[in-house]
Amino acid sequence: MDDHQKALNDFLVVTFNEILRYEEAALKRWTDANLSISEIHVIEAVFQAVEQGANTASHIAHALHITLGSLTVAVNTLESKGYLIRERSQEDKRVVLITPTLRAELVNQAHQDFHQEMIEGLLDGLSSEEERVLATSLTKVRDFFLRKALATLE
Amino acid sequence: MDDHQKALNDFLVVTFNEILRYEEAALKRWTDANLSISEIHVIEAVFQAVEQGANTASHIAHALHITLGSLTVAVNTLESKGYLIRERSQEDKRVVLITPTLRAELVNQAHQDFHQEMIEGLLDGLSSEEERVLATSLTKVRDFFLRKALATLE
DNA sequence: ATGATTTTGTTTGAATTTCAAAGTATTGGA
DNA sequence: TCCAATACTTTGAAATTCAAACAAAATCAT
Repeated sequence: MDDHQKALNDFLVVTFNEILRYEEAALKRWTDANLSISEIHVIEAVFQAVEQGANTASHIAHALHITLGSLTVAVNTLESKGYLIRERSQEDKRVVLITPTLRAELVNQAHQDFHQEMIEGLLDGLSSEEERVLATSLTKVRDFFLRKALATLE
Repeated sequence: MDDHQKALNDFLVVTFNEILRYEEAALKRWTDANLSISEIHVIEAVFQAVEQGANTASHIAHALHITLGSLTVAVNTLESKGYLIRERSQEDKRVVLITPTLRAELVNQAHQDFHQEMIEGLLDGLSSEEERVLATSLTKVRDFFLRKALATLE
């Protein structure tokens, strides 16, 4: 491995986990302490699903890469905690539509604000040229993994 | 958010998890199906600890960001599965030294090979100049988060 | 020296997350 | 009409993790 490879590998191995841990800790501080990270992820996914006009249980479970059964369990508690609402679809009574409450809105907003701040602080340390190359490179990295993931089926 | 910010945010939110999932799936295929991802992480950490000449339970637990109790539980099963060996230190009989077996060596090698392949395939898509800037930028990103993590105590 | 404290690790009971399998209800096609 | 597929829920079990209580060894203070 040459130096560039080492830098990249170190990033993938070490920094990856650091960032995830940092984000989780920050989320815990900035949002309701009543929620675990997994629960915050579920709430986020519900918002994204609503934006896409596809806030069914199946769709959200698929987006989260968890089974429908797992989502049902998660939504049970999030509903009882007052973050989500379940309602049957009128067109197809098998379908359950999941909607965030106002309380969930606050959590989601805090998360978005956090991300905004994190990214600004992060790009602050880079020159304009570095910023440009980083953005395009990461896009390529993303595409590389998307192809890999597709090749591995799913 | 401008385009660069969007690209970076998208990477952190979406691609991050894609990569982790891909890596986990690949590890599952390439190594013993007898091991979970957490267990593979423990084995990796033991190897790194041995390299640093500090393969005590405390050190390994700290590196993994789990409690000593959690590590004890994990090592119990990994010892019974034949991947790790426990032995008391002679100098300080409170200390437990954890060592990988030959079987663990195979798992670790597979993981390293996987990383090597991943990084080569990844850098393949980038020009030499992009490669250089990406490496230095990611190092800056790493330092940014290390400072953040430090600021948040720990 | 010796008694108190710290360090190192283990055990145990509980919480969280997740899944597979079995079950219910609804839909849509043959 | 009836049967297969779809959408979801329930349930029991496994994995991961932690906090708290414990034990043993080392070190510190007097």
